[in-house]
Amino acid sequence: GWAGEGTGASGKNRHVCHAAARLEMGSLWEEFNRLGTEMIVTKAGRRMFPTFQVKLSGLDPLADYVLLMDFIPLDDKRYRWGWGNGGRGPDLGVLSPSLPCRYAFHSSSWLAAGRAEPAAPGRVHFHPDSPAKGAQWMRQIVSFDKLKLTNNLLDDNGHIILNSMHRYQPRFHVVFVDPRRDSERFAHQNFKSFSFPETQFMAVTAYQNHRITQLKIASNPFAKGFRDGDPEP
Amino acid sequence: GWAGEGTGASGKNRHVCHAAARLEMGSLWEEFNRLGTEMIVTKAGRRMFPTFQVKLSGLDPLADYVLLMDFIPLDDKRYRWGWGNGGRGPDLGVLSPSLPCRYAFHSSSWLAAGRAEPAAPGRVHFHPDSPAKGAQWMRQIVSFDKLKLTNNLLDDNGHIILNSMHRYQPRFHVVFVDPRRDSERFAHQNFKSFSFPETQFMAVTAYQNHRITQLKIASNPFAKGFRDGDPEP
DNA sequence: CCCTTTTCACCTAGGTGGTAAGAT
DNA sequence: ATCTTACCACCTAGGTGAAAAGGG
Repeated sequence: GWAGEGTGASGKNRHVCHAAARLEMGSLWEEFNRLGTEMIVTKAGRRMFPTFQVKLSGLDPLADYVLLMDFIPLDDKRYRWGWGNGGRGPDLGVLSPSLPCRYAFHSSSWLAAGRAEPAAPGRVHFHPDSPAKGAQWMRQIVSFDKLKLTNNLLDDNGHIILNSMHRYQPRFHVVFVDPRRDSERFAHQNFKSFSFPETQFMAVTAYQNHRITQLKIASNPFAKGFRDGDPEP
Repeated sequence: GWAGEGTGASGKNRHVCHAAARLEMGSLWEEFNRLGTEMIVTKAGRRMFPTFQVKLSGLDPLADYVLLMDFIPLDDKRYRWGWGNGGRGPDLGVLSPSLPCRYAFHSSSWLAAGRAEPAAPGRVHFHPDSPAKGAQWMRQIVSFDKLKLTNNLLDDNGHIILNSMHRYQPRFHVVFVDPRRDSERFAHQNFKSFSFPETQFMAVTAYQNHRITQLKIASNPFAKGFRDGDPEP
């Protein structure tokens, strides 16, 4: 899908106002999102799967850009996985309205369980090729496969710090590197942000929804060792 | 060791005139060089071992630099490995004066065998982190471990093209990215080059000197599978 | 005969979820 | 009971020289 910035196109520098980003592997993201995507967080840092990848267009080929990502809490709730009412049935009343729960009647599901932990320091992840020319960024798919998620509040590896059992929305930012002397004054005009709703996820230390586990195993090459049935290329 | 530019320090831009480069793993390079370093070239491209790595100093921390390497033919000769005169003894008369031949009396050695092949297109290898600030380059050792050597004249992977059985001198260049409009006019002032004689080598498709093979096996982690004796950490 | 190419077993390096133990 | 951690077997991905086959 395509995503625009929340603030509208007005008042943006001409180097970013036409920027557009198409999410790659959109159908895979949607398949996960229908089940309720979970992303593992570990002390050492864990990659995302699917990897966040975009195809860019509308940049100035000759201008310099920095690409980065950050992660926004989707609500102020903490979640837990289970039945929540002693096994008498799913308590749908406490489900977040936007949270997929297609299988709530067949198994456990996500339940709101109190207010969110205080937000960790809002780190950002710069794409390691930054800065680079617009032509370079548009030449091929931009992949954030070096990005890692951690639940270690004291992490000093520069990873993204998230709270487990909380929901997040990945955000992607294109920042024009303004060569003007007083470029700070135009900072608010020099970037454009993109949010793809199908990439939102629950941070977990271990998978809760078995269907998510199976889809990860089926689609992540590094998990091939856990596949049992005959493959379908 | 430390290496300066061949042309002297005069007439250089202030952003490069104090630049200095120290070769890392110098003792390992010298150990290879005493035996006569050989580097494998393949159609698909092969890394160098030892890897060319330098520690930089004297850059402007806030200025942009591009780092790159190229390879200069050391002479206009083609070489072959063997005795050269039917087994009656080494023909030292055809040995290049600068070529190590410590073991010429105990085994085969390198012999000049005609004029060099026409030089392949003189490609360069840009360090993939280029361009970057001087501070970034000086922060830690700069490693050219992505550089690959090939003997394929039609290579389209951007690898360095060399002729097998020819000798080469790696060269390292620090290029200041001049922000001035007419920077082309100052191009000759904006770079500084370094040559470390201990890094010269013979390009080969298969190792000729068994002592080189053994030293590669002993010192390259990827060749650990060929070690037999007990290790020395 | 000398050099090059291809294939291979054996490594390094690091990304998977499973599992059992640990923590709260 | 629920969540977290540490370790593991099993992968992907790719860098080694050995050995055999290929080419002039």
